Amino acid sequence: MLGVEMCPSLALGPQRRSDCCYRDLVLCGPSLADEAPAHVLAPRLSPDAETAGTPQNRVRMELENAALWKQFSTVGTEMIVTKKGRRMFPQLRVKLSGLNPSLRYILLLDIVPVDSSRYRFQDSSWQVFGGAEARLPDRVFIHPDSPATGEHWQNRTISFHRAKLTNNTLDAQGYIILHSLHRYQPRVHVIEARDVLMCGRAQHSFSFPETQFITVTAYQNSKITELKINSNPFAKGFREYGMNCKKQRDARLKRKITSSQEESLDIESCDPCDSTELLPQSVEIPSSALSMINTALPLTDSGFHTEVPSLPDQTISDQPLMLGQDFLSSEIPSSMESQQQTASENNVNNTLMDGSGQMMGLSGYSSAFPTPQLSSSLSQSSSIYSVVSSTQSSDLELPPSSTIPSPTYSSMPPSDYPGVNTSTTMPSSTTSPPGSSYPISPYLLPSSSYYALLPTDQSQDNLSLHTPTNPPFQSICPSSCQGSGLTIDPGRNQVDDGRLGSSNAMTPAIQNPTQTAFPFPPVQSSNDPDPSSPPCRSLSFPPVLQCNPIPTPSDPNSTPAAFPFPPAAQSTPNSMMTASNPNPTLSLSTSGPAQTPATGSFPVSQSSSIPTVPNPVYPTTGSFPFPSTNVSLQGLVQSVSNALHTSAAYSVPLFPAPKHTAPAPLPNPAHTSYPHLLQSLTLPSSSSIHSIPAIPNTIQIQSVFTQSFPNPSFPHIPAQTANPAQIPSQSFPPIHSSQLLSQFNPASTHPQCPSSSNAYPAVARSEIGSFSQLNSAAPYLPDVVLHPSLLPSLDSSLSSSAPPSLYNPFPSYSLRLCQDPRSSLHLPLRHIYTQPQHAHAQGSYFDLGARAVF
DNA sequence: TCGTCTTACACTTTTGAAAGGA
DNA sequence: ATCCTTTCAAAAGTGTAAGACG
Repeated sequence: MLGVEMCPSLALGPQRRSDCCYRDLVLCGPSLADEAPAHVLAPRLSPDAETAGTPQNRVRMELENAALWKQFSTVGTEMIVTKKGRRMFPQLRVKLSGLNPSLRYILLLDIVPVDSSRYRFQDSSWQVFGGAEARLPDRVFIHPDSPATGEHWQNRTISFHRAKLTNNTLDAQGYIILHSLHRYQPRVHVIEARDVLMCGRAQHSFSFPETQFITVTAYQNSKITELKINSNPFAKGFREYGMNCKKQRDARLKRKITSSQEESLDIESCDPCDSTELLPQSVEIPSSALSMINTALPLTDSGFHTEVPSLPDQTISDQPLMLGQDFLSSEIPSSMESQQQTASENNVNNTLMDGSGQMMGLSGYSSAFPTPQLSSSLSQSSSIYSVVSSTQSSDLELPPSSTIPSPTYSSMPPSDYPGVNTSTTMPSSTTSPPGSSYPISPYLLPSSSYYALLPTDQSQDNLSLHTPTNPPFQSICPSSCQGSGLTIDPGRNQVDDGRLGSSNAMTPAIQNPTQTAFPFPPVQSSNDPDPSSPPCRSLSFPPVLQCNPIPTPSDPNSTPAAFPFPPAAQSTPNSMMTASNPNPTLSLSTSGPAQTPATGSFPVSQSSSIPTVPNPVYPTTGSFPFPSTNVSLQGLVQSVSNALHTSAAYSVPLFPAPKHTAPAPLPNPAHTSYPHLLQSLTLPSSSSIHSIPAIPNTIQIQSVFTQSFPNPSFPHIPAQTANPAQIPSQSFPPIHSSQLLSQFNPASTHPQCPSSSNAYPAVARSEIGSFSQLNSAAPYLPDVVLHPSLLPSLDSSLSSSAPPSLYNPFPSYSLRLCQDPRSSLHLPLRHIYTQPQHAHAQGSYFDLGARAVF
């Protein structure tokens, strides 16, 4: 059977070049597009591309109800989490194109932390308030139709509405477990069924910045409540003239009171007819009101399908959201108009379906948002793409920069998002566009840094923070990786440094975007005039991807390294930042002290941002229309799990940078601690890849971030930075390569066995200790299931390809699929993965965490 | 006292089984 | 006997408010 581990991030292992046939094209979105010129990418990608080849292979995903999501994101999307599980609204509805009609694919939904901060709604805006709680077991929602043919997926709208969110850490239903008051990014992963069985090949991850949300147990922002009521059919009763509206409820309450009084006074006189229920409905609603309903609430009534359009129309056009106004005005402007958007979206979708080369999402999205143009032609496309494809091949596929629509995304976030402000603080030259949450900070972009970044990101993302998972990534680096992956690669380190620097830069930018996403008050200020400038850069990772690094399967040795650590990904969103992030630790350990420092230096936000950075390495298809999403590719993960992982890190910044109301309680231990880890661990450069990139020069990073990304908007970042002192001393227990290896060891790592226990890898503890923020709660370390066969391939791929890893926007969140040698290839996932506990009538949930469901 | 979370409530939509008809 | 449509009840999904908890 197949063991699927869910790493927070889906990390699809790098594909073998030879394997690229189908997957090829995952456009890397952002990364490529942003900065790297198409031509640049092409070469790197070419190998894969050749195999992958056909344009058909370009996998693209479009967020069907993007307009609705945008509306929510402008206000600051909130998602209710309950113990019993709550569905998401808006629901994730996407359209896929570019799949091979005859191949079977599995669609997964996972939700990863955007950063390592906890938020609080104060002063009508979301502000960072402390560090994130320990990461929870990674769970993935498998679309009920999985596995299904490409034709199946492409012929319909794919909805993940059955996925449920819970804050019950002991949830036995298999729902996706999230912490309240944390910011998350949903990601959709498209995996070839055979890949899963065969250790994953073509895997594509998509994330849409506008789908970021903050989890709550009760709505904090009245605007969101209003939007939900107006757009969610189940909440019709709460609409103005609904039977459960305030008037009705008040009336009922009065009746109850009066009835109770009457009863108390004269019980005998009571008449059943007087029941509170009866009165309200019939009496309460005036006929006039009823008549008005049609006109007033047409949209809402329309139902889900109409949702998007309707909402925008009503809410936005008619009643612009206070919070989001700025955002809307600046970014979404006219185009954003609900109707137009919807129309545009539809059109876009159609086009996508048609298979037009253009990216659907982008066009639609971009239109709404003023595009900050990416400096590089490529960037645009990339920016657009939130998706990170694991597949390496994607490169070739990518449409020329020219063809790629200007990055729509960039425009959005930046100006609107509070985060922008931070950007403003940034150095003018490098500064990412103010608003640009998307836009990657220039820093990131720098070509030099760029490569480094990629690796790092990936490594981080892929690797679970805690775990040594990084090693796998290391594998990416040929030399380093080969060994256990633990071996340090000097060369790598250097590269990493550069990467780190870039990555760092990236992160900040990303963060900003995220912040920008939230219209909250803070946001507006930040807007950069130039959308074009910085944001784009960040995206540029392209190169990364480069598929280069595709590891050759041959290396057995490498395999171990290749294994991503247990998905370390910790709960903490920011790989980078986190000190808290387990991932960082990993990377650190591997890379070397230098890296660690870097990590340490990064503000939390950075880390978050990092993830956002699309993985340059794996240019997935860039089909993402969503600009904001810079999905960071988690190609690295791939290597690790072989299977897929995607990292879809996107940069979405929907959330405005939260203001730091209070310093995170937990300092980022990561920063300080990392160094130790790294040192202690003699991880190969590869490891460095993860972290390293991030880590580069702490000093550099710090400077970069601080300067460029001072983001005020990102509260958490500042907080972290501010908190450095807070950062717990981390004494990182040195992680020995052997330990890491052990983790990699398939046997140990196998989900079924150790995994459960592994959910919180021992390593993690050490890491935890190191990460002050997370310390309180030990970061969750996903178990990594390693498959022997997979490891080698990963290593080789990684090493060869080049940039080992990208910074995933979401560090350490890679989806790890582990294949069990014994698994049968032919079984449908739904059967294969049936989890007694997790089995859900409506959908399948996998517990990525070590507890293997499979 | 405050912030957060849980629970119950009333309403709506969705779902699936049963009944009826062609 | 099979298939399709309609009906109905149960289940599930909503936000709200009150209360509990730390």
